[in-house]
Amino acid sequence: MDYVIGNQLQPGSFPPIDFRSELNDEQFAAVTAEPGPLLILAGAGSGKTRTLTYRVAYLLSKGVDPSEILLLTFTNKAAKEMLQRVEDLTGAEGNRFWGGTFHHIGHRLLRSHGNAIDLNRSFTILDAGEAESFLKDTVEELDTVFFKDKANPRPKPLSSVISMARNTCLSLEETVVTHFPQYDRVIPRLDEFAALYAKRKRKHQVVDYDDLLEYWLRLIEEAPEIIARYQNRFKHTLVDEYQDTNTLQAKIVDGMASNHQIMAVGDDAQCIYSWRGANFENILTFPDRHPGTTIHRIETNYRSSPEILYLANNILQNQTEGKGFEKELRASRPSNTIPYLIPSIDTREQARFIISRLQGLTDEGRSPNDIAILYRAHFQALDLQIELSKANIPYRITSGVRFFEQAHVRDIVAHLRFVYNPTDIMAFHRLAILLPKIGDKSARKLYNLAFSLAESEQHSLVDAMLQKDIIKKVPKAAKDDWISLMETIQDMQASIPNQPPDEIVQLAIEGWYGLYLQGAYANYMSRLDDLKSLVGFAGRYDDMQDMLAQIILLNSEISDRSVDDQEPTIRLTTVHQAKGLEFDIVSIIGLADGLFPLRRTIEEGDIEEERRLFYVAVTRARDELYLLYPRVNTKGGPVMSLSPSRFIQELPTDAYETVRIRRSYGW
DNA sequence: GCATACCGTTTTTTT
DNA sequence: AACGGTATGC
Repeated sequence: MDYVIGNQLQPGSFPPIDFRSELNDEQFAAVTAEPGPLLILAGAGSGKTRTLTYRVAYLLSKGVDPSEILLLTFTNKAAKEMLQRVEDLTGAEGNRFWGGTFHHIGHRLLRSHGNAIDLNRSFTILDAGEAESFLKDTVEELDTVFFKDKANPRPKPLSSVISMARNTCLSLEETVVTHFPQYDRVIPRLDEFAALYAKRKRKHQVVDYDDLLEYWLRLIEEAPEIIARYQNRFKHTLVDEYQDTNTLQAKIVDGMASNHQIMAVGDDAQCIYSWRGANFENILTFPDRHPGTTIHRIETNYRSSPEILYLANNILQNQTEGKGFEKELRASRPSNTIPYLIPSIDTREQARFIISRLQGLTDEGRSPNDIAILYRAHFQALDLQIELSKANIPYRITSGVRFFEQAHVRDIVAHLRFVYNPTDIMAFHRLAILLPKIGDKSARKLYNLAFSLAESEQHSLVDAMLQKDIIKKVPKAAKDDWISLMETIQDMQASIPNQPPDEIVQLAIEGWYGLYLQGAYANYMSRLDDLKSLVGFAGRYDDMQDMLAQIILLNSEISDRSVDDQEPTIRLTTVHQAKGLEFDIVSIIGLADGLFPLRRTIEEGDIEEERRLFYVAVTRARDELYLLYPRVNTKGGPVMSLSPSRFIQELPTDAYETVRIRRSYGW
């Protein structure tokens, strides 16, 4: 073994792990594999996370130091779960690893080394919506009438095109031709738009999500002396959900792990992020890019009943041929009930069936914690939420209004961003339009005026905002508010050197915004409570920039104020967010053609990813699986009748049993 | 020219 | 429910 020797774990601090007895043969082989490029093909429910976490534990037991391990995941949830499990297993605290999403790690590197590629250290991060309107402003700067022409893409699709190009490392032209042929008429304009977009971001010292990856790659390519330090340091790179990496991320992984000590774990059948540029070719060609790759297959399924696996395997049988690695999940658990297909009249009856079944399950002694309801898109949860609330059933939903996306929370975040980076025009804009008689246009005008005044008179931007010449231009109705807001900002800025982040947040709440909040919202008190918990959140950070990045990158935090953490609750979630999770009882709702798969994907002819998504959904279930669909769609426009999802129609009929609701009420 | 009220439309998935 | 577009009023 040529593992590099690091600090041994404290002997006796944690019980030694008996890898042989705690893992099956397949897992054991992967966990204890010799160093070198490793590709782990792990089917759903086969213990993928287990393998990855035991691998980390194994490395530590061989004397590898936590600081020598880089662990990349795709979502925040996965990162959190992984680090927690490593800690539970070995006692090595999560914060001793470099572990997190690609975007987090990118951010961390850029805060320290961005200056090597001309990125100012005080940059702030735009969220998706802000990036879109920033792009909109950019385009309008070049072409005031571009968006007037209805045939041109709106800012959001335009932003997707540019983002897709960056994530797939294709030219804009290639991207449009292959992914967005409907926009071919704007191809000649795109390079110009993208270039100015990049330039303006730089001017205002803001970055979008893609920048966190792109600048990281630039660091690898243009600052080799810096990256070499990390390449030497990270003896082992582990990548979870490798099938969901896009070209940009794959390049980053390859660039960081120049020693080829990579363990990539994934399952091409679960690639569900191609709309973000994910390319499961990455996993298929991994062995080509890393000569000497050892492939391990882990296919024994410990999660689901044979009946559920039979259905799942049949979903993959219907995949168009020729793609991906062959695979079949092997059941290991005893037989259980067959999956049920439940047609309902409409989404309301669908919701009511769920509720009646829910009561049956709790009567049988199931904890609500073990029950999940999955759907394709957030809006499908709406009826269900209404009915659940009526029935007084608490639920946890990983969607809807997320904590950090609520207006008042974002307003405070805008304060903070503006305080730390006054060039962050989007943050300023958000604050300015809160003032009476200041809208989009006035906000922009005032910003530009202050910006040039600051330049010519050598004031700071915030000081300039309070100069007579600027205040003169503020609409009369907004004048008092303007002054008060800017003074609050100054207070906050002045406190940066000697106050921790939570105190600064507190200043924002006590300042102008506190008064504004009272007037603006009827539920002032509950919103103020949110802001107080934001102060608490800030208390966990020493560095405000870290906290802000965390907030913007971590937008899946659940906001269930109504439910206290202790109470067991069922879970409502999109299939995407359910990936990597498992539940005893899973209901999938809206399984009608046009809803799952979505109409749009049918029209675009890209149905395979929807099928994989269905596969992901089904394989979340351990014991019982309920497949529901409404027979009519009463939402939006004329009532349309729906047929069951083509993914169900394709299945052999012995894979499920159809239940008629009328007979089954009161199960 | 700008703010705002009102109306109809439209929902993918996440960092 | 959130967004975008349009009409109206300042």
